Amino acid sequence: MTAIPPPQRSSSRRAVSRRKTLALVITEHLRQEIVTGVRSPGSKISEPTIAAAHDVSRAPVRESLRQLEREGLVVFDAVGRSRVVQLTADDVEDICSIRASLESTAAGHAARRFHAAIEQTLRSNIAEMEEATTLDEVSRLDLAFHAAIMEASGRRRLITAWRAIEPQLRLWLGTLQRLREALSADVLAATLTAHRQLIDVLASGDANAARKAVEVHIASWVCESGGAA
Amino acid sequence: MTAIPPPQRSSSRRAVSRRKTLALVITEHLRQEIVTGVRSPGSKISEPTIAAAHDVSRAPVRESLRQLEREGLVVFDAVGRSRVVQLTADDVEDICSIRASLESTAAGHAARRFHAAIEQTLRSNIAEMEEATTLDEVSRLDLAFHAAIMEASGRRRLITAWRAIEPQLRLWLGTLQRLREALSADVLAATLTAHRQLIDVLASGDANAARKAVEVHIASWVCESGGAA
DNA sequence: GAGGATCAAACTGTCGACAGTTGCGCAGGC
DNA sequence: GCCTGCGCAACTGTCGACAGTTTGATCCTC
Repeated sequence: MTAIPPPQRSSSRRAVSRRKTLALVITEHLRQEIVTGVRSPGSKISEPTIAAAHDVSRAPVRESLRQLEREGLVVFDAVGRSRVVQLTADDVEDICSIRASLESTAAGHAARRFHAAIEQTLRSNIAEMEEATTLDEVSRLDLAFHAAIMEASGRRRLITAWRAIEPQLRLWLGTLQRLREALSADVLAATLTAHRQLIDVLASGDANAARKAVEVHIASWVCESGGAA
Repeated sequence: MTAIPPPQRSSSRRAVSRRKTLALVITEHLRQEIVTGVRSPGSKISEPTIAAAHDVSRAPVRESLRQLEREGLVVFDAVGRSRVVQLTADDVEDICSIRASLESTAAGHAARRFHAAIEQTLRSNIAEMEEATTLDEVSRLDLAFHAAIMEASGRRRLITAWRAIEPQLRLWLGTLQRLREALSADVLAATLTAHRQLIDVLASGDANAARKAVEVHIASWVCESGGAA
């Protein structure tokens, strides 16, 4: 549980809005802390504390927390206090089922408009994954692979919805990882094979087959241990 | 296009946090204006203007706009300017497909835990709809019926996701309504029949049948004119 | 020693202000 | 008349402050 030092900016204040708002920076930092488990599920989050840690006012912190609420990583109680979300087994199951719907729908669209650039992206992701040595790295690349398929669909709304649940997937994957640390060669090999097959199905242009393939892939890979959270 | 006067509170300021935050009030007001078309798709939204109209500072307005962004009714450009969303045909199609997934999944859960109280809620909704005389009223009750099924699933995450797209559905339904004003008796009758059948399927406890029935219902009813937006 | 009242610290919601940026209109040049 | 550049107005991001509320802890009473 290495503490993540907040990106300090005590000097060089007033470096306003270089296209990166403070709220964005804080959001990324908090998200990282949550999905890596530095902030444990259920722990309280205090606006003044975070503001002080980042040497900013509460305004951008508030905005960050609302953003993280949208991402499902933070929950607010009736009186406005915020905590890190505690995912239940039901939550995880729901998230996975939503994810499966979104990705399979997107895969259908992606198959219809598949082209070389997309294939290139996906294949280079596989190449990277072949070199990966840690479970963390594999998880990151796995999500990136699926994100690429979402992007390839070109469907704005599907992508938005997917992005809204992706952080929760990362949180859950992180939780799992902290239980079983090791990177199993079997799992890696299975993932690579499955991803290669997905590319082939997408390249075939068969939307129905693509939908089905993604649905099966997600059901088998990410969500088989849905009750573990 | 009747203008909706903002809930004034010039006097009796400092009536802080009676469980209803200003942000909440403003959010509801803006949402109403957007889904009813008072604010037309693509029109700019200025924080100071809205703040002045409600006689509040920009802080709660900012929070409202972020909330509406989450609901998909407001979009922000790269420099932070906000506008009312302009739904494309693709957007509507995506929203409908997401909705269908969410509701059919929820219906499966709802069928497994169906009980008298839920049936009561659904049947009284139908009773209300039988009395309805305007298209607006029917739409509202229709959404309420589906919301009740979502609630009946008891799945926190599914409900959250559904709530996140529901306002967009209302926006789109509102847009459609403003095109064809009249309430068709045929449509009303069809809806009532379909809803009664849904209750029966749910009451049977057959999760698979419930999922299927909801999927078919949504595909046929709300989204058949998906390209109309 | 247990229970309840009291008080202080901490926190949230909201406000008004300021600085930097963006966009638009107007004036001037071709 | 059309295009270009400048200046002003409006807007966003962020700040520090204040008021009311909630929480925890302390202290007093029984």
